[in-house]
Amino acid sequence: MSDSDALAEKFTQALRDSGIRITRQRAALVDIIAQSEDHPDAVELHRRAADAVPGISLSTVYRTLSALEEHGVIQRLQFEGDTARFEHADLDHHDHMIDVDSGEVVEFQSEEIEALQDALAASMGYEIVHHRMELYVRKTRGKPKS
Amino acid sequence: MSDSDALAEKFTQALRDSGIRITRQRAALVDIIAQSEDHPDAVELHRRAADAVPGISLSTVYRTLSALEEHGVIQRLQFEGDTARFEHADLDHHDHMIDVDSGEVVEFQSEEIEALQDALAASMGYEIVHHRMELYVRKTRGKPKS
DNA sequence: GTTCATGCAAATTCTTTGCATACCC
DNA sequence: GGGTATGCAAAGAATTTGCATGAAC
Repeated sequence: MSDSDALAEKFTQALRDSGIRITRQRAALVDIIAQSEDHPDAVELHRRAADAVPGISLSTVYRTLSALEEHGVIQRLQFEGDTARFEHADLDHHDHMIDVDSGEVVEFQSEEIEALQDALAASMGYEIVHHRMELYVRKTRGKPKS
Repeated sequence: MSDSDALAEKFTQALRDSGIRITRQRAALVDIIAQSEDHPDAVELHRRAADAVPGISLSTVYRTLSALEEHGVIQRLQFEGDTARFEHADLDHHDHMIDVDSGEVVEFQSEEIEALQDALAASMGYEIVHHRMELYVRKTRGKPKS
């Protein structure tokens, strides 16, 4: 519990520092997002937020999500043929693997791949601002190939 | 010219084989897509198609694009905060680099990265169905760092 | 007390769909 | 000729926005 509390506290501080007001709605959303281990969309966040702040409107959720994204608190995800999903911006960058059968989302990271991306961009005269990598996968049948 | 003509022919054949009718609208769109070196969206394709088939409707463009995607003729791209864009499905898979300043899209490929992706997925018990990798980049200022 | 954020409803944007007519095979 | 594709207009889904009221600092 205190893990996500600390995260929420950190996010709140960042928002406060940037001068934006911490309303009940925003505080609730920050808490929910800090606690979330999944990748909810705006409607789902609205549903969850309504427990803490009955009557919160979906517009507020959308507006808050945009604000949180701008301030680096959350990451907006856009998987194929799906609505926008969100996750908190944690310390370590990671990418996503989506099981096309179950819809399950698995996070992963690969420093080797990131290094290659950087090298590749550099070789073409660019530097990477950010990137997106999604692997649409399926569980391997039987045992891993011998 | 004959290069994209050959491609268009190949696509048309694939469609014919799968039993879907080749109407004037579809033929025009296949031609346009085979010739396109950029990444147009549905509205832009509609504009281009209207030269060959005046009166073609945007719905038909959308419907045709879905059909072409289903039959493996085109690839649907979804860059950040942008509408869907399309490119023809060529032999060689590639990914995209988007210049965040100019909006320019550059294609690239990296067999090393793909190999790492495969290995990574396999190590987690998955096989890759397809993937998406987008690098949002900015031109390196001055000379490459010494 | 000001100013900024909220809620509501309406507007926007992109895309899909129902239906009568037209066209491909 | 038969059945699928088209055009039109309307519907849909996700997200954004204008405005009057309410809440944070």
